[in-house]
Amino acid sequence: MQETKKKPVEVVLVEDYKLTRVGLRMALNEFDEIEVIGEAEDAEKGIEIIKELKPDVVLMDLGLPGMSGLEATQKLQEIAPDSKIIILTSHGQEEEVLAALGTGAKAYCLKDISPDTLALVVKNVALGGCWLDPDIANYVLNTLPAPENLNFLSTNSNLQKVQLTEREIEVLRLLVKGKSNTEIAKELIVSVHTAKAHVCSILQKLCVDDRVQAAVKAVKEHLV
Amino acid sequence: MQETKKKPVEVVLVEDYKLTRVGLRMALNEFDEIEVIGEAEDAEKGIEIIKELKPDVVLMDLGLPGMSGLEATQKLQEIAPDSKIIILTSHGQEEEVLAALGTGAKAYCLKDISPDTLALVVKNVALGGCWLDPDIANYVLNTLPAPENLNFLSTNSNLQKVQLTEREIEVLRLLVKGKSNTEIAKELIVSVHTAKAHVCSILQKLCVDDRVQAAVKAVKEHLV
DNA sequence: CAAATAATTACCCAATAGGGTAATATCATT
DNA sequence: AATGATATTACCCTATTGGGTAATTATTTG
Repeated sequence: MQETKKKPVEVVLVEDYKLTRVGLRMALNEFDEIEVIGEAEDAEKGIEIIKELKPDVVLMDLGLPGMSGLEATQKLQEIAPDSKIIILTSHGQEEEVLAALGTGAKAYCLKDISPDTLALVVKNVALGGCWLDPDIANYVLNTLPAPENLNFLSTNSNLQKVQLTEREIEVLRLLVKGKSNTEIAKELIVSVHTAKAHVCSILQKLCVDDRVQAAVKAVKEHLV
Repeated sequence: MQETKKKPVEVVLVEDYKLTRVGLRMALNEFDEIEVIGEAEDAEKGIEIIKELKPDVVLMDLGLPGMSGLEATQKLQEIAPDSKIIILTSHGQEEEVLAALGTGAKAYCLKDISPDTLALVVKNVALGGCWLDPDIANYVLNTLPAPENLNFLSTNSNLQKVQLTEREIEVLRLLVKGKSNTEIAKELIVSVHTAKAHVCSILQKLCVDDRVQAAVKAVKEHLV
């Protein structure tokens, strides 16, 4: 079994550090089913050779000089829509992940990935799938649908979500905008005391010490 | 290379059709790195044996009699959070896909998947990743980000719009953590006056009115 | 050398934040 | 009728914030 006589998955590397590039090529070429057919040290050259070689898969570094890997990814959607793009980066900044996937990347790997795993990802993506690094998979999946939208299975077991009341969420939304308690009160047509009370309970429920932490938490965890 | 001496990935199958179950087991056991250690024909029994066996991966059918695979998936998040769940179904209904991924599933496969690919998915998911069937990957990815992330792209490529000094970034980092000026001063071993001065110039450079807005902007634009 | 930039310190002042406690009013559930 | 959760208001108090202006050092740049 698993005797794959198919032609190998053709890969192009776009990565500025020569050392990393060599490492990637050698690691991937260990696998019979994968063949690195081209390399580029920046996005412009990457786009050129991808346009020419039409690889099955592109390994794209995000931290490129000049045009970023994200921009290149976006451009490649039009130029070479059949080439699947795997983002390779050293850090998993949340918004960057979403931006990359939103622009058409099929996978997002951190650079400390093992060669074996990377090979799996390359083969997977070549088949049309999508792969997310363990460290960021949870985040992306969490941005999808909250259990509350799924009324057809609302057996309700959301224990990790902080339970803010409707009003508190309203207040939190304004707080994130940088409004003071006075402004919040004015906007909600209540007294300052009320606004303060809401903010206080928000701080307690979010287990934070001040409104800055509350705002940061709200943004990071998409509570608003 | 790729001589993996690691212990095999342990898999439990939850699938009502005996024929499919047998097929899955035989297909997966072809691979040395995968071992099917348990099977169940409905969700209740599935939960039982998963609680007991603590498999690395669960292959969960959605169309089960009684408790649905979705409900079971949700319950398993609490009972066996370390067991990664792969949804296996014959149709890719959009809402169902999102619901499954939202309740904690790590992968979503259609039943016409090839054994080779399924094996790849099982191994990938065991590593903590996420996998989506080609037919639905696009849909899920499309629900993610949208136009608003594109300005993040452009701001990123056109250099840093905001030019903060090294010191200011240090201060901003602490500010985002919710530190007060006093705490920031203490941490940086400077006077409170200095910390205040830095915060003030940060507010001006970021064009915001208060530290909450500064923190939110810093998080959203990855200035820290 | 001179100019610009960055980091540092200092003072004043009005406004705000956050903690504590507690009294109402409303509403749905029991 | 009673319970509990939520929203609302109020008061006290101290610490903190943000704005303004301005002086002193380094370090870098022209």
